[in-house]
Amino acid sequence: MQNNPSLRREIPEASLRRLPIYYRSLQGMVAAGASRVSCADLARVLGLDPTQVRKDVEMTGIVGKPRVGYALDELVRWIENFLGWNRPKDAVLAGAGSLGSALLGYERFRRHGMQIVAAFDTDPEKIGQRIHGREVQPLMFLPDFVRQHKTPVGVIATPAAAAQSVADLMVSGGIRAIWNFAPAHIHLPDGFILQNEDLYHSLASLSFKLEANNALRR
Amino acid sequence: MQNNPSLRREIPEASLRRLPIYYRSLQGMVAAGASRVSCADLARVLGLDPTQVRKDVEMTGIVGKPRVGYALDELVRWIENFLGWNRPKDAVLAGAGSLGSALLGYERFRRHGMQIVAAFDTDPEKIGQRIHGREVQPLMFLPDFVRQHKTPVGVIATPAAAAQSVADLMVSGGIRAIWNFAPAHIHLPDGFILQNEDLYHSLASLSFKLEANNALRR
DNA sequence: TAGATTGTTAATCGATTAACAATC
DNA sequence: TAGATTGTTAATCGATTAACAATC
Repeated sequence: MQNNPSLRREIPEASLRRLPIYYRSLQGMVAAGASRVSCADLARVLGLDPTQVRKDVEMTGIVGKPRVGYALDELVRWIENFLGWNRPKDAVLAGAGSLGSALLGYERFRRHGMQIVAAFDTDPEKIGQRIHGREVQPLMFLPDFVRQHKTPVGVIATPAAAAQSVADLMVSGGIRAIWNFAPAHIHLPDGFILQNEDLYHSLASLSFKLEANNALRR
Repeated sequence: MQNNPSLRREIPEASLRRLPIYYRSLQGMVAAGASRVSCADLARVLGLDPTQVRKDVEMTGIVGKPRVGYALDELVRWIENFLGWNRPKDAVLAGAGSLGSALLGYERFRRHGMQIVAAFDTDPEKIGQRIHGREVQPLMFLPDFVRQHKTPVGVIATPAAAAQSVADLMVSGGIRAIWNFAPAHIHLPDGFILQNEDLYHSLASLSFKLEANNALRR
């Protein structure tokens, strides 16, 4: 598994986002006692195009056997290794509101490449509270914490108005990737990784499709 | 604004997801006292390609003035109307855990095309509780509720294991669109709208990019 | 008028899908 | 061996980007 080919080639975002779907389905097959799987199997179960599944699977670098497929447990491990899910990165959370608290409770993040090790907020009511085992610290402590612990990931779950300044704070501490749940457009310097999780983007798509659907019914 | 052209043409998902970005930026400009805007302005502020912004804006059906641009308040209203954000749809929520509760608290959904009018759960501890003004009802009541109120949208914030059966329940009641926050692959009959909000998809992308980033630094 | 911006048509780019050879 | 499946190369499709004409 050395010499990961993925790091050289260009990997489509859409493919990356499909891997967890395969991963979950494969785990279900493992639980069901299967030991081998083909891309055709996966595609059938998930209702996807077999060629697309094969392309996605190949990008992990795994080599299969014609006529046989892949060893199930091996494919699971190749996906984990490809995505880095077996090497969890530390993350800090900014914003300990209802969404932030929910994120702090997601222990399964750890098995998917990320663990939130500290939480920060500006609200005096929240500072000092323990949420899912982590004490909320003053936001101003965030850059030092990140610097000392070399934390690579920052999660933003603050109100939109605070998002950019919090991102700047994270960058100043040396964070390398930001997972942004605030409904705000954030600018980062070149080379930083930004993943937006903006619910209003989805709401736009959902709402529009409902309208179109309504129009069809008239 | 009658005769919405969007309902005839094919609208790219990516364009739909960019409109909220413009929308927010435009509202900021309104607040700053501006009255006109060009696509070039928007593109500059957001760091996007001007041609792309123009294409996206045009798809709302608004007609601009060469050399002038668009009236700011008019463009805002065209986007709202195009997305249906000025005609909020009712939604029911299944799963009143930490994430579900957070979603119940998002009052701004209403101005973005959706309002959650009822919450359902199977946990006896939760049933009867009021969360952000809505009483949690037994999940088994969901289909009747949806049928009686002709609720078009279902939001799933249950554990993954329950997601498919909850979706089936929603469909049986006559729901037309599902917004799925559970980390599970859901199958719906043809013609139903499905919007997945799977955090593990994002985590795959984020984690992979960090790995690639690590590799570059070595 | 001059020139910036819209609106539209064409070119490019990348992802998806199809075709087919290799192989166990 | 026969045939299913992988691995790879080519074709298609759609979105993004570029070019340019229309217009206020």
